[in-house]
Amino acid sequence: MEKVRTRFAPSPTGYLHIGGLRTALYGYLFAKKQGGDFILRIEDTDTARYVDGSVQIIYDTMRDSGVMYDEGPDVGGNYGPYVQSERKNIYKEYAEKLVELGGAYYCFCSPERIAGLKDESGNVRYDKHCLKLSKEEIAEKIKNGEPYVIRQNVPLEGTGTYTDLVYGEISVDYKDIEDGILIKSDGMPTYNFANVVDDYLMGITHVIRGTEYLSSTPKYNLMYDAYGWRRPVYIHLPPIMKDAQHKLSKRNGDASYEDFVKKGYVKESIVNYIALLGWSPKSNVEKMSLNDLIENFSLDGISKSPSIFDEVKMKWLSGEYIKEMTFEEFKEKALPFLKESKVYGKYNEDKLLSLVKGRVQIYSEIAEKLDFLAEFGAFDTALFENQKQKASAQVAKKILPKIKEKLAGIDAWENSNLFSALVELSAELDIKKQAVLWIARVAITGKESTPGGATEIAELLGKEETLARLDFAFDLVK
RNA sequence: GGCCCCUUGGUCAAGCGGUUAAGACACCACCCUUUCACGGUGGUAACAUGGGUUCGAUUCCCGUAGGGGUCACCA
Repeated sequence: MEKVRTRFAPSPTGYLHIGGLRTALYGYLFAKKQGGDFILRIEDTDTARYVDGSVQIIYDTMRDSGVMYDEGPDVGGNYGPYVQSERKNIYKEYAEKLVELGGAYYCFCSPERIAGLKDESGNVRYDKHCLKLSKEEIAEKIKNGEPYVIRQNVPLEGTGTYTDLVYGEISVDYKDIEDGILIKSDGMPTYNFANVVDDYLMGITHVIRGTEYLSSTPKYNLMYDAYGWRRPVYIHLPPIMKDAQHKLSKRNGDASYEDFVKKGYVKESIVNYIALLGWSPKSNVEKMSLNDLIENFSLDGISKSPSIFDEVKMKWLSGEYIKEMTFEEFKEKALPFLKESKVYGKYNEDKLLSLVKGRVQIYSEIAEKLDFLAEFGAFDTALFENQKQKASAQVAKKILPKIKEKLAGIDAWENSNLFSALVELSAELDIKKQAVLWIARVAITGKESTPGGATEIAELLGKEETLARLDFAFDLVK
């Protein structure tokens, strides 16, 4: 059987957004599942939109996320060059060939004349004016240096039909397709042309891209047919939305892959999550490595309707990855984030990280969970209120001095000793131990929730600091 | 507006003529518990709408509504 070849063909206009990465991912998964090749091609035919540095971002993002290509500009391959601007001559040659085949023609119309072709709804539709030109007239005009474009010659009648592997049979009447420009007046091809020529020349068997091309695909097929090339198999993908109305895009300030990495998401969870947007596996398993995804990927799991990006669920997935990490792995990834915390350097970092592992979903939550160790001040005494544990500010006022007294007598300052001392105290006072511990913990942290219990934190803070904080808290409730 | 496509809980989604309409996130309750979290158990919550076809429609067909895409010398 013929080897499957898929491609991802972004244009270097700034960054690689989440939707683009998912398109790449599906192309990668599909190819790898079939033992095929995945190709990266840079579509930079629009020189005006080119953004410096964006090609590098594409390389970096794909490598970093694991969606790695077998062929591409920076890795080579037998079908290069993989950058469209370096293929200009190829397009010219094929465009001329298409003209000979009757699938395209030279057009010398001025932008002004074309603007005058507007219909009642303001849409411009070219009238095949230059199709009538004779060979001689064309040669003459070209010789005179008149600017021209090459347009596709779309039939006035008939219907283009193809079968998309996700959306099924799609039909578009040719009368609804205009004679689009294939070669611009600067000699560069448009996407509409370059994509067809390159996919053919690069041996692409399956074209995987967004639904924005669903209804323009018949015009590409017209070209394949004119050349006598076999059409590729089409797989169009539903969009990823920010909300029901808007697509996810950087223009709206939506985060990209690299932004999420910076925000502290576990990388694998980002890829895992976007794989699940628009596709679902046969089983109910959701946490999947890249290899799991390859193994489970299949086209019939792709949905037709758009899906809304839910950062909350991605965060949950990220948390799942953190839970399953070894401590060493977690430490390596988390350390840069811990360093941004106010507590960094003040306590044993292993101690801090073990406290926090299993309690955070993304690395950036580490700092906020730990800051109370370094920052302590006035807090709302309502925090002492806990109906279930029968704790309150009143009770706190009563027992805080006793807690301090009890703890002040301890020299071997470690969790278990502190704990038994407080349990002992609760018995003496005839108060639930949970209440004593709750009050002690709130008193020395000023927070409703902390990554650890009262005595655990007290041990970390040390005797002096703990007693000082107890005094401070007592002043607060007095 | 023309054309193409889509429509199951708040979100992601199973389903592909007969189901108590899965599962996950989120949310709520309870249990566990040295707080929080974790974990466990349970719960609230959905087939856009109107017609057909059929013994029977979430599932098939048509209309309506809503949404997306596309109509560039952008991809």
